[in-house]
Amino acid sequence: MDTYTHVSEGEGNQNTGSIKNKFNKKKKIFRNKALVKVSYIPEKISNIVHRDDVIDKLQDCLLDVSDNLSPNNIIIYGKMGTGKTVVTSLVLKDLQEVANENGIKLTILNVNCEGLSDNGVLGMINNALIYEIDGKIKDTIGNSMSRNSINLKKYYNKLDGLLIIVLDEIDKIKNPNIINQLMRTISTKNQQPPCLIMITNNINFKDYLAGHTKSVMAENEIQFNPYDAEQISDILKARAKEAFYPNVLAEMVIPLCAALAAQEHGDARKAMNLVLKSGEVAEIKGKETIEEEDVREANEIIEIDRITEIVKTLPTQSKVVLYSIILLRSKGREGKNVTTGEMYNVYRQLCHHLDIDILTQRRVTDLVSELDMLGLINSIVMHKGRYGRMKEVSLSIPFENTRKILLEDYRLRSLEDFKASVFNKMFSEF
DNA sequence: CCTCCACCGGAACGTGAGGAGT
DNA sequence: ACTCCTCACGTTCCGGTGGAGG
Repeated sequence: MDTYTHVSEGEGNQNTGSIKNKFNKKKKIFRNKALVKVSYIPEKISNIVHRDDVIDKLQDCLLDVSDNLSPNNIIIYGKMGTGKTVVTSLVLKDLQEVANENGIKLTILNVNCEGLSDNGVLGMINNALIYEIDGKIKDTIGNSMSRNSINLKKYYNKLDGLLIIVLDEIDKIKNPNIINQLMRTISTKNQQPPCLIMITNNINFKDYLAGHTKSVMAENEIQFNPYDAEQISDILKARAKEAFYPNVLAEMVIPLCAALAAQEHGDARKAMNLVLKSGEVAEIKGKETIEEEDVREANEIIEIDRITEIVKTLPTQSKVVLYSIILLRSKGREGKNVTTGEMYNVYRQLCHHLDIDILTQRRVTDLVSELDMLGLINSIVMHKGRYGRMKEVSLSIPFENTRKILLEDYRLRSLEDFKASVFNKMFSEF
């Protein structure tokens, strides 16, 4: 496969390799690349398409601010790439402006909960609050829970006016009870409680809240539905108009990107990334237009990147399990299905070779299930009558690529010489 | 029709790491 | 420094499972 080298042949003119040549060619595709980057946030809410209903609803939920009242808490649901974060931040930006114009004091804090501990969330809110009040930047969140709580109370009392706290990816925190704690900590008799806007892609998030936490929160709920292919098409068109030079995109590029992204629950971010990558593929080839083949190639690159990331971050044991499947599917055994029994035997040999713990078969079946869920392998339960019940596994990702990625792990590197001859000898011993 | 293979997968339990509270 | 608690990761135990072969 040739997915990593996009240098097309047959254009070997005398200028190949000259940076000037590359520079000039490069300019022909993107007019403003930033617009199709995933991180791009439009300036105005009016730039957002197909989200009128939720924008409307969110605005309504926040209207209490006009009466100088703290709005009720809000939970925003929606899968990845449905525009939750962007819509929220733009609506709040507008709200802040309107509040300023009307002399209403309003503070908005943004905290992304991903990767934070429960206490970390409190700490981040704390720091954001301190920054708003004193303008001091604190880069540590390492206070104890109790100290964070005390500080939070202290600074919230100092705060003049309304407070809205946006908790993005709130499902990532381990203990949802923290929300209750936050409300308890921060609410005082002579002050209005803050408004929490909780953003999550987990539809069951509310169920995780304990009963009393749930009752504390008289919340509004807003659901962001996935985009369909047509809507993604519109979003892409709007951005592509500015992002690319005229006539760069072949007619079917956008519908194809939209269709590919819509297959996976209407993720607009994925679609945007695909357009970007397609442009880059065409750019590297030195082309002036983006065509279907570039999109397909870009899609493949994205997929390989995704798989690489997953495989790289697998625990060692899972890597060894995966490697034993690869071994069993390699030389001399093409077409033969791998059964869990065989696989477990090879796995044990590999562990022995690597000098690492050998897990029980029970545990390994769980690892196999996990690999299946990650989409790295396919497994089907087979009933072979007298010959028992077992799973047949096969790799659902590129063979050689995966092997290379696995061997990059220093703990598995010594498997490199564990090839056919050794393997065949070993296998004949079973 | 019954047996029995060779593993599946649920349940309960053990263990060590790490964080919170004192 | 200490206890307590939670959680991830593993193990042990054991009741299934569907069809080939007797």
